[in-house]
Amino acid sequence: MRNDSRLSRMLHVLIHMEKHQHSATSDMIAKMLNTNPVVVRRTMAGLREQGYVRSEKGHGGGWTLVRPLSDITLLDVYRAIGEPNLFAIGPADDQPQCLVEQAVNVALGDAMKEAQALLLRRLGGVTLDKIAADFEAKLATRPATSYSCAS
Amino acid sequence: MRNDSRLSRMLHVLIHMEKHQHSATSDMIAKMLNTNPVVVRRTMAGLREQGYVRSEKGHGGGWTLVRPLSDITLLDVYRAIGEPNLFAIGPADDQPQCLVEQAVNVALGDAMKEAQALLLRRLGGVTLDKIAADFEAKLATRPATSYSCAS
DNA sequence: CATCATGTTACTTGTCTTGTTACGATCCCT
DNA sequence: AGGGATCGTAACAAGACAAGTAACATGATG
Repeated sequence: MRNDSRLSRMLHVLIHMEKHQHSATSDMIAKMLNTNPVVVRRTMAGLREQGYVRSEKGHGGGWTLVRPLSDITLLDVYRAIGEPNLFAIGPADDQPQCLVEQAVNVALGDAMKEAQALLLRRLGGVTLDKIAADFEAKLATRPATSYSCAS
Repeated sequence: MRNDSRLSRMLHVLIHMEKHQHSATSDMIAKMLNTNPVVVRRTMAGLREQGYVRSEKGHGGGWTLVRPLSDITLLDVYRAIGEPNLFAIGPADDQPQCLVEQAVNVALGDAMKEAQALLLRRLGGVTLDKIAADFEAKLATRPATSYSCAS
């Protein structure tokens, strides 16, 4: 399986949305992500439910950012898209009553829990405006042409 | 996608192999893992190539443990099975030239690299005899019947 | 030589993200 | 009121990958 890119995509979108300020349609966002408007609506639904963005139907509708990037952490976005499985590996469930399998799964699970806690802690410690600032910093060191997929 | 359970399964097998000492056929191991002998051979191939187990064909053949459990870490086994992807999430690759996407992927990648480093460090710090000891400890607190899938 | 067991390839299955099509609902504009 | 823009949602196909399965070759033992 290829990696689930929804978290990365949503972060990408949210930062671009702040740059525009006016609403963006699913079609525009889809072009930005090199994908399909339905995929955009599907994934952004969670962000809407959590109150990070708002969607409006009809003429002139589209998606708008509701909260400032400084109020949104990577962890918030991860949760909003449904907290997909972080790990591609996991415990076996072949002989649940076997004490050896249990001991293996405990050892493996402990290590994974620690790694997951660290990852979530890191995601929770970074707000989107931090990433936007990184972007601005890199932009300053470059020619201003074709810096962004949405510009 | 369900989680990749090959690491857990191989740990399970190696510990059981030490308890038997005589060689185990792929069929026996398959029953132990509630799976199929071909899957066993496929997954154990990496362990053989790395010299942790040996396989012998023909009458009386099967798999035998070559090195003591105290010489094998969880990380060794992880590497032997081909270092499968640890994470189910990952960076997007939709607009590689977009500096925003790049900045997002850097932030995400940094957090994931840290979590991966921690996880691998933990796996490298645990040897299989430690898990076997955990198993023995738990066994001592239980009635001796049906403690193990291979007994 | 017959049997047992591994080695290997090819094909199928299950699951999950992603992509796509279709259709309904809502809102703006003329 | 009508028409087009836009989201919401359901249904389904595609692609990837672990896992399961079948078939057959290879090698070792007795």
